[in-house]
Amino acid sequence: MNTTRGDRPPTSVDVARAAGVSQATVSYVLTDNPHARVSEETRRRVRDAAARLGYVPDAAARTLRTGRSGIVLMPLSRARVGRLAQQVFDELEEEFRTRGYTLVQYGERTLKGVAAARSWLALRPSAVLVEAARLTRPAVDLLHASGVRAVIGLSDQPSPLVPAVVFDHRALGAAAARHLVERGSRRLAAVVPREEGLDAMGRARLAGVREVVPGAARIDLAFSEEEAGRIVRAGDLPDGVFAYNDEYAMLLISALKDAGLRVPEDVAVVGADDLPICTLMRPRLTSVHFDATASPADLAGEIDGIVRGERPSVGGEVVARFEPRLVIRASA
Amino acid sequence: MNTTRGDRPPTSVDVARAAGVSQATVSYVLTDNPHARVSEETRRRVRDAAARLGYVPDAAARTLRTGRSGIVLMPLSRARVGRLAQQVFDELEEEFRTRGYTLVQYGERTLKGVAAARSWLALRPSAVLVEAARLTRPAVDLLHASGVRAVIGLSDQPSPLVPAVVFDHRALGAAAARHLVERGSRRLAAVVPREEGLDAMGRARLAGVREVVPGAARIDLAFSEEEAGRIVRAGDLPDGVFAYNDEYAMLLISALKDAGLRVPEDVAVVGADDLPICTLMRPRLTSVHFDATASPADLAGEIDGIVRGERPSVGGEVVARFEPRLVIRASA
DNA sequence: TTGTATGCGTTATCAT
DNA sequence: ATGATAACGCATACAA
Repeated sequence: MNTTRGDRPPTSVDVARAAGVSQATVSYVLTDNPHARVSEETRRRVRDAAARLGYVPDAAARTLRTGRSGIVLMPLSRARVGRLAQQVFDELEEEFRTRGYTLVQYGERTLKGVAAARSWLALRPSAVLVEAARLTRPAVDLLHASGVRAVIGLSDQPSPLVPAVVFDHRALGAAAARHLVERGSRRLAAVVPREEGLDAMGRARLAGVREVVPGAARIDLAFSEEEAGRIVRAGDLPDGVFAYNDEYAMLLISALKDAGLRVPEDVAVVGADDLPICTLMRPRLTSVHFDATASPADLAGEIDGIVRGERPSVGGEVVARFEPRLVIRASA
Repeated sequence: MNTTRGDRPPTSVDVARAAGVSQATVSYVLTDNPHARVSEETRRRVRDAAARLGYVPDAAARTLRTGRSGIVLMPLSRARVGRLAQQVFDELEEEFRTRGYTLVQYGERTLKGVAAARSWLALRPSAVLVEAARLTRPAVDLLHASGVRAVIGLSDQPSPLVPAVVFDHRALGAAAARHLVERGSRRLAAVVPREEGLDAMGRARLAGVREVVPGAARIDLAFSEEEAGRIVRAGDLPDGVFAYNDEYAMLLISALKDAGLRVPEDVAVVGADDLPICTLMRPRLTSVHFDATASPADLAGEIDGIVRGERPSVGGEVVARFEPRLVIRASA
């Protein structure tokens, strides 16, 4: 089968030998280098030989040579980003893969700024998608100088440093609050999860609630039945609560019902994320969903464009924005 | 700052210059090569210089040279593996990262056997964790011959080809069925999800149910309220249902309640995965949980051992086993 | 139109 | 105890 040494994967040299051309020609043909002119006949021979041998270019060699790998690095811990991103991630991974990139989730959480950038650079990624808060000007400069073409920030607002994917948590909180007020709630509260990583988003959403109802209370809550029960029994809950997300909503609602309170008559609750469980609860749960202005395919395309140098990478720009959309159900 | 060309990341040559030694010495020191004898004094100078320059070895160059990257490849789509693996993934990712590996989830689903192996080899991974069903003997041989040290199968039973992580879906179904029978159900059914990727696990779990109750019915169900309602209204449900997992259980229960049936009096339901929502439903949901015989840390350690050549990679072996544990709640 | 030659940054062999 | 040096596989400037 393999006409070469040992039994290692075939190299471009093997393909060249099999096709009766030089290694350079193989490289030209398989990378579709527009710079080089190769006859159709030769192209065919090369492609045939490559297919026959099952040739797949060595990613490491290509990276070493070009200074840039096909890796798109997402230094985020999955748990930290919530359900939404979990759904988006799979699609994004597929989009990048079909475009020849490898999306790598890299859960390291402690490093920031230049130190983080250095550790990311070990992989010579083509792009880095990371919380904007972890970036600094020197870090961004270092990344760019080191061959990273696209540095994309994830944030709840545009970033002056890099193009950003914006998750408008404030607007989400505000949308929930507006709905609660419209359906008659007088006093509001917003849940802020105690879980590390979720708390920042919780605070942003609370800020949004307070844009609408300045006096809205803050309920710090860990995801536990016991704590939810304690808070409900303390009895000072207002008549409208934005529960941070659907799971916290379900937690709160079950505690409310256990305490003999009626939902939504005594306390109205709004969740977020619009999980399937919303339609399975009785009454069904109203939820605020994040809608993206750009699909995962668009996002991957945009980043691909930046990497390929077709588009510039501009600070302050918004690559995609996630905006709240209210899904009203409780009344049903 | 950077005493070298342009502004690219410092190389070992830069470190050597800064430390006043040769590049080879840098390599020796930083890889702790036991083969080479370097004085403490020199080691210190090298490490200082490396730290000062923020030197991080280029992964591509190292891979090209050693023939093996630090990548642990998991060619699985996240959606396909269910909640369990989603939880495990984050921990596994962290474990591997602290050991110097990069866990890469690679959602490509179509390729199998040698073709799949070839595409995976582009990254020269140190280890591949993949559904055993996608492996063939030639594929495993090719991977091993190409430098992949650990090929680990994921399966519902030990694999003759490779060491396996076993998810005992049959036992899980059987445990659920046993519980239903014990609490008084006469006739049983098991839900098999229509969703592609979940159906195989569903069938394995159904087989487990039928080990206990041979005549148990099969309910094919997509995750939709409408379809669940239709099935419930058709009225031929038995008095005990294993719902495949907790989310399907919730779907089914809400349809049952809508139809005026009592749970568990008329129809008892058991879920799986033991999600937080189990304790939030009323009545609480009994669920079968997968418990691992080995923690993510153990698993990563085991694979690390194989990669480092300390342990052999043996077909038929079981690296870790996920066994069902019944969490009884409905009676509470 | 195709081939030759070079270097990317690292590891590891072999001299010194 | 340390330094020169040769690959690893690929992409590309340049020669033919």
